[in-house]
Amino acid sequence: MRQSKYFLKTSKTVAKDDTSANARLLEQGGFIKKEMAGVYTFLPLGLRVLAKIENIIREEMDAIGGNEILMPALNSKENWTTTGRWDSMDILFKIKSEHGYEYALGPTHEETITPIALSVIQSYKDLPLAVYQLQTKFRDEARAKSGLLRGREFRMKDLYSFHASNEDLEKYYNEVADSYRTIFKRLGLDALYTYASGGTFSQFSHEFQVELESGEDTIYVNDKTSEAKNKEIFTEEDKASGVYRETMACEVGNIFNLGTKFSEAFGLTYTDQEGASKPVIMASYGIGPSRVMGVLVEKFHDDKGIIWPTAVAPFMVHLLALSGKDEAVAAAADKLYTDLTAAGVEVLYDDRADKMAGEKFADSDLIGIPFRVVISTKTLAEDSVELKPRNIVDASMVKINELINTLNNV
RNA sequence: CGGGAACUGGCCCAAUUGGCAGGGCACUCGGUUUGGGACCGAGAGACUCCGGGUUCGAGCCCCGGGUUCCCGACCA
Repeated sequence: MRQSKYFLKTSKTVAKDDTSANARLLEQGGFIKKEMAGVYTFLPLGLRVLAKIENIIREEMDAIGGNEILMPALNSKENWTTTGRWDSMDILFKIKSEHGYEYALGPTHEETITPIALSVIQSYKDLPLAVYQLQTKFRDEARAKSGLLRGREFRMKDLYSFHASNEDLEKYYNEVADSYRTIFKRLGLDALYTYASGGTFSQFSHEFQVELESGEDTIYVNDKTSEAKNKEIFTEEDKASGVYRETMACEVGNIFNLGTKFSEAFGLTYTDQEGASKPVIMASYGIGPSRVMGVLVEKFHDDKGIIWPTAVAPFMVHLLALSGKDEAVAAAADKLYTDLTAAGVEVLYDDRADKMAGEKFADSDLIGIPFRVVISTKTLAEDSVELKPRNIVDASMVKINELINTLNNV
């Protein structure tokens, strides 16, 4: 992508009262644009990162038999009154149309998927099944805060599984937990498997928490097991045991045993081998890709900008042409961009003719693409470019015809 | 939802006691410049969040509303 034609403009300044690192750096770097408190547009650069995060999640969901679907954000009032959550869920956005109809904006989709499952699940032979979606969710949070960490409109992957027995559910539940471990590892995050209260659904649930100074949750980590307990279930006894370390964290995923709450509410039953009708047992599993994006910035940045993990970086290489009036450099940069792109390398090419070197460097550090490649009169004299990983201070000279090879080996 | 702070050109900020709305960034034109956000000259861009009020005169004071950020509560 040529930067001169990209829908991107970085900013030198950012409002000083917006103190969270992810809000500042993502807005300054042109990844996102705030529409309202807790509501953001994902600009081209930010959308690329979001798509990478979501694709990793998609691959892992597919790998455990998840069927991808897409449910509507606009929900019927009827389904929400069926479960009683029309009145009990205080973060539910409710809409009254000009024609007098009422709707909810989906904050989660048990109310939608369960009636849908009625048409697919009738027999024990239909179970187990799992469906998921990557979708935009709406929650009327009392206080949106910290950029992408707590929004009123945000991205969520929600997976729902359906089972004939608790044993089968437990088996799949653990399979999803393992899948989540893989996902967060691929995303470059250390996520702690955390025991939490089950809220209204069951006695226990599990969260995946990333240690973060700016996180909103207090958790207690057992470093020997690499597991943690949520504040809600942390007891005096746990405290006395001396094995737990208190820390702040941000929840990036959760898994829930729903039991038969929703299947009973909507009459989702199956016929077992003996011909008896039984309620389907369900579980739900969430990950917030947009929040993950915020957490990644909180964890991976320095005073100059973002340092994206390669798996989610918007581009792999930031090619800076410091050509000035040197036509040979401009031509060599163009060719290098074409060659890299043809070789399958994702390149953001700073071909802007009217920008000073310093501004290009500053932008590059801010945007945080993993590898910076600089071509200038100086490097071209040696048929070389300068290669510098974003997270390393020193740069190295690489022959132009060896660059693709070098990049493939890092 | 309680408490605090703020709201001035696209962005970041000034404006003395209530007295001509200004600077920087970005933008346009001309020129210079090209290894860490460069420089010279010229130019364009504003119902100072909205609605009332006080006053000869309001960005500033008063009343009401809105929005944003921060702290807390909340966070199936």
